[in-house]
Amino acid sequence: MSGAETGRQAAPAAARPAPDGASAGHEVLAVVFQIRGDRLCVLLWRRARPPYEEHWALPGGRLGGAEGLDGSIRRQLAQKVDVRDLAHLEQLETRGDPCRHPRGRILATAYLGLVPAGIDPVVPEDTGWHPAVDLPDMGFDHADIVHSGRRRLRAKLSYTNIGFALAPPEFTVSQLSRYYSAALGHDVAATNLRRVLLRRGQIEETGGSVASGRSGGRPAALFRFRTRRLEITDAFAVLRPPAGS
Amino acid sequence: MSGAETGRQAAPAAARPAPDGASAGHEVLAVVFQIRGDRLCVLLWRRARPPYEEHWALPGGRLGGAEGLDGSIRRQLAQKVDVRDLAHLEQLETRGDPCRHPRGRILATAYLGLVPAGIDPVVPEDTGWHPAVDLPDMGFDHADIVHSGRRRLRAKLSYTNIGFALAPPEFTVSQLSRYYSAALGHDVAATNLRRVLLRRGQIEETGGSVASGRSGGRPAALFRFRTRRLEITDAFAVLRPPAGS
DNA sequence: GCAAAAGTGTTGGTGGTACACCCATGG
DNA sequence: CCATGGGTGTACCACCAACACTTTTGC
Repeated sequence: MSGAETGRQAAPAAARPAPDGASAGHEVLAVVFQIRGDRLCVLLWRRARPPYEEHWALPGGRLGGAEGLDGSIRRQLAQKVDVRDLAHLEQLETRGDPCRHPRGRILATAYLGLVPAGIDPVVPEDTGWHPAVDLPDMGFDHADIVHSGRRRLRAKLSYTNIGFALAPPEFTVSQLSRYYSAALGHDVAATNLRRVLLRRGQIEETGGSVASGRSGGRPAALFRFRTRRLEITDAFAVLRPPAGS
Repeated sequence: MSGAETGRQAAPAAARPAPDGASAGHEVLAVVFQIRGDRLCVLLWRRARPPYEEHWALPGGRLGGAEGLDGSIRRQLAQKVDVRDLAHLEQLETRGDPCRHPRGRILATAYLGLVPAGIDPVVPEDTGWHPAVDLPDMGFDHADIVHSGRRRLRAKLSYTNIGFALAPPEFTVSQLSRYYSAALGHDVAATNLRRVLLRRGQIEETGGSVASGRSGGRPAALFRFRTRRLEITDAFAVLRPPAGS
């Protein structure tokens, strides 16, 4: 391996970086979110040794020699924190600041992963869920990466059906509105959320319903997402192609 | 400047760090777009040797040991293709398929760069602009990456002010509508584009105007973008916070 | 005056929030 | 029958596409 096709270079002197100290290492990280108790939480583990001893960090690790980036983060989440129930996974960004890791030059490609509400994966002792709005002390640039993940999730909730990855297979509209509230960080009225998602064809009634609680109230209808694959449901409001095309 | 690619020399043991055989190399690429002659074009260079001899490729190259990703692609564009007038640059995606490069495992982080219309950077002999809708034979996964870039640009034209990076400092609305048409791939009516961008506060009149051509017509007013930094001008139509907050 | 290109006014549709109101259930 | 929560109907508004119309120029 390690062919090293150097691309082209103009100014020999400058272009010839250090004896190719180039990428000495590459790691893959994941921002894994789940709604727990009406709050958006992220999965973190606590570092037991330096650097950043006692700080919290994103799950992930070194990229293996023969695996792709997606495969690598899936493997590491399964092996290290026993998370196998990702309903959605997408690449977030790659950080390459030479100083981001005190041990030397390590690039990191971060992913956004979503676990549906309601399930409770068994995670190791040193691993836990933390509210995304109230992060503990975190090492490296990981807190920044969590914020990127939140922004991405917020945006996609608005124009895709990504809600399927936050909600369990069946849910009532009022439950769903709580998931949206938690992820978006502001109130979402159930009454309108129902109409928006129905109009867009994102959700449909299952036919079932849920008995009312002891305090009464009309039984709630159950819904499900029509598909569990990411789709863009709201092409941008503006600048779409003219009708006749 | 910068002629052909100078010898590739297999990176010595230096590139051999990762204990687990992890990342042997990392390159940085750029999809640089410019509107030329009412078409969206991308900057490519023609490979003189294998792999993919005679095919076209995205500009870029190995990441230097002491530079960040952004810095690296800026440096390489400046040195290798003499492009220094990027009005916008953002990270696109990172590809890590172990087989994407026949010479071995090389990760690639791709950027999207935009050069305003009207300027004509001097580029090397083997480098040229190609219509993005009619790409020549391209090596590696570079054609895919160009498509990612187009999708990203199209989306951002709809909800940000990224048009500032396609247009020259001053322009008429009808010119601007041609830039938008080229980048979006469909007609954009000048009459409505003007209103949309004015309402959103993206553009403003400079006061100047352009004399009409020999065929007559009312002189066109000149406009400029109010800012040349990326801003989201159209928060998603849906699911915004309630009014009272 | 006539053609050409820029710019304005207006209409109609879509898709959203807000809020009043009706429905089904438990006590 | 009342409180509680689910569900529907409707008013209103922002935003945009389409198109007719007006303005300003060259010839």
